[in-house]
Amino acid sequence: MQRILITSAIPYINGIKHLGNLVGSQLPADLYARYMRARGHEVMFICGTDEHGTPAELAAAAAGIPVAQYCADMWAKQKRLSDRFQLSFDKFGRSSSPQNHRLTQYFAERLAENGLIEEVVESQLYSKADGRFLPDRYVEGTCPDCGYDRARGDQCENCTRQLDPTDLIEPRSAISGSTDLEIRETRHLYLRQSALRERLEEWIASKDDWPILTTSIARKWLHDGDGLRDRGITRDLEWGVPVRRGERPWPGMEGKVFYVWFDAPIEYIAATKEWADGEGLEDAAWRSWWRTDEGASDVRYVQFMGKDNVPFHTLSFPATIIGSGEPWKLVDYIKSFNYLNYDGGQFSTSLGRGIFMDQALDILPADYWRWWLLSHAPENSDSEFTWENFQVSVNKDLADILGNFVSRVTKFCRSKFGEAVPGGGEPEDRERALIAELETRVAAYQRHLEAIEIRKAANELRAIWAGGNEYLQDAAPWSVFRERPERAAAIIRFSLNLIRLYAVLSAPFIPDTATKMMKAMRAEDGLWPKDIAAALASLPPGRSFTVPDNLFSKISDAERESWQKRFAGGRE
RNA sequence: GGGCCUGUAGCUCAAUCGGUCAGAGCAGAGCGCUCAUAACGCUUUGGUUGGGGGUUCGAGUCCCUCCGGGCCUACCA
Repeated sequence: MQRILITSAIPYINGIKHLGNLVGSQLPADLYARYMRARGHEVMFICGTDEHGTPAELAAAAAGIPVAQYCADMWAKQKRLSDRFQLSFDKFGRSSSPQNHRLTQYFAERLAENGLIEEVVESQLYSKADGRFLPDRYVEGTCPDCGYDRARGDQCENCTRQLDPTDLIEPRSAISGSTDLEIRETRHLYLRQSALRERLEEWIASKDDWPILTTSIARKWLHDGDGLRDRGITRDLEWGVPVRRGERPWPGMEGKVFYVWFDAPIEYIAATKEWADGEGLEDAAWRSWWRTDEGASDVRYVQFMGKDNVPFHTLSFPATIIGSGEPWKLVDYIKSFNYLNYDGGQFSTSLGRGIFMDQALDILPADYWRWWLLSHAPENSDSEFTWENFQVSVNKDLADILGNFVSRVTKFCRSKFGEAVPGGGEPEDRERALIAELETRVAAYQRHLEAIEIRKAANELRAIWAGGNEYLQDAAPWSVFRERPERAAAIIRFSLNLIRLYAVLSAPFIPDTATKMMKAMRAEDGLWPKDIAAALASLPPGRSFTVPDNLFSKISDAERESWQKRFAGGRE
């Protein structure tokens, strides 16, 4: 048995996440967590919300409620949706938690003591009307190059030129439109990542088994220009972790908070403490996952994230960990994902284009989405959701291959032998052949899941399901029954056992359906099969079962078309 | 501008270190079956691997170049 620590990138607090966000980190992380638990490993699976920063403050202001209240409400919504998607987090924490405040301040203190924090006075645009400093992209104006009048302070979207806010002609606040802007000096803390460059480079170089997407992004940042740059880790905001040096105030930093990207990854650790506190456990319980000197030396730590998160997880967060000078656990493997696009374009939260987690569950149960998203996970390049593709996958894989197999076996048994596992007959060559095939396939399935090759695992699982139909077609119990009813009984007993086996193997992908299948078979033993032959003899003759309702409904053309229209843009 | 990823059958994707005839699923065609959600099974059509050039006994894979798609580029997160 191994101890496996799994974190999914924590979604930003604003709004309901779309399916692209879901498949980019939380869902594959859940698949891996469920699989590893099923194999008997001890798993700690952590996620939460990333609550700080300018967008949260603005959204709360727009909604006319205090930002703390706004975040609490949004956290509850996101938590509820995670639960409904069966994301099996051990803790869905909050980066605004007191635990994270203390840990963030603690790490900052450690970094300062190790000479890795520098105070820098910089000039930034300040908006008097908004009463806040404006990040570059919150400044709008006319592009000096192309004359586009809605260029942002970081880049002109029209001509793609990189800009400085001061380049803009007639700059204005993107928040209020106010042109009453001035340049003010402000003092900030910088993390001296440049001082850690060699250690980070060496560490990244040692990770030769990481996805190329992960390491290439890290290397780019390490080598770009003069190499890894120092990074500001504080902001002039109200909402966030107040800048303190551990327990003590930090002179000159009054009224400032840490930058979200400094405190958000620390929340992985803090959420584990939130879990321990919630369970009434001692600190040793969470520290044994994170401190290699307190029990975490045997922990394997795997992170899941979208590609936009990679620099922070390969460089900034490790810089915090390494720079602390303490034996905190560094990540062992980073699985990163490309983007899922929606029907020829990007998912867009602002335009309401695409499908959001709440809407998805309004029209179909979680397993439909889990199966499609995981079997099409954007592992090697951006991938695309289309309704046609979704319809085909659901109807073919779930309804025809798996659902129909369960249906034909249970209904045939009910009509010929009644609703109990029939006795009589013995396994013959046909059964032994399927067992041999399954041994090969299950081994491949396990290999793919262990390597976090999600689409390959899904393909293998589909082939395992299809094997049941091939077997049944070939064994043809409906013909055999007339002459040799005991042989038909053996075939059906074997097939009922296949249903149970499929439930166990499929549970990481489609947990709700797996539970239905187990219940229908009245099977309690959900342990991962060690021996396929034994697993296929586990339902004893005489054990009653129920014929379940169809496991999956097909998506009709009419439904597909109406959903296609409904989600084309303009979220209601 | 710079960096990275990507282009394989109508569609979605495979193909270890460069090594048999580039493979699956879906869609299409044909046959079979009748237990089942008009479901299942078997057979089968379909590819100048984006274009061009090069290295090699051998290239989807390596190199150059052109064309297309995407991402990142450090003060959104």
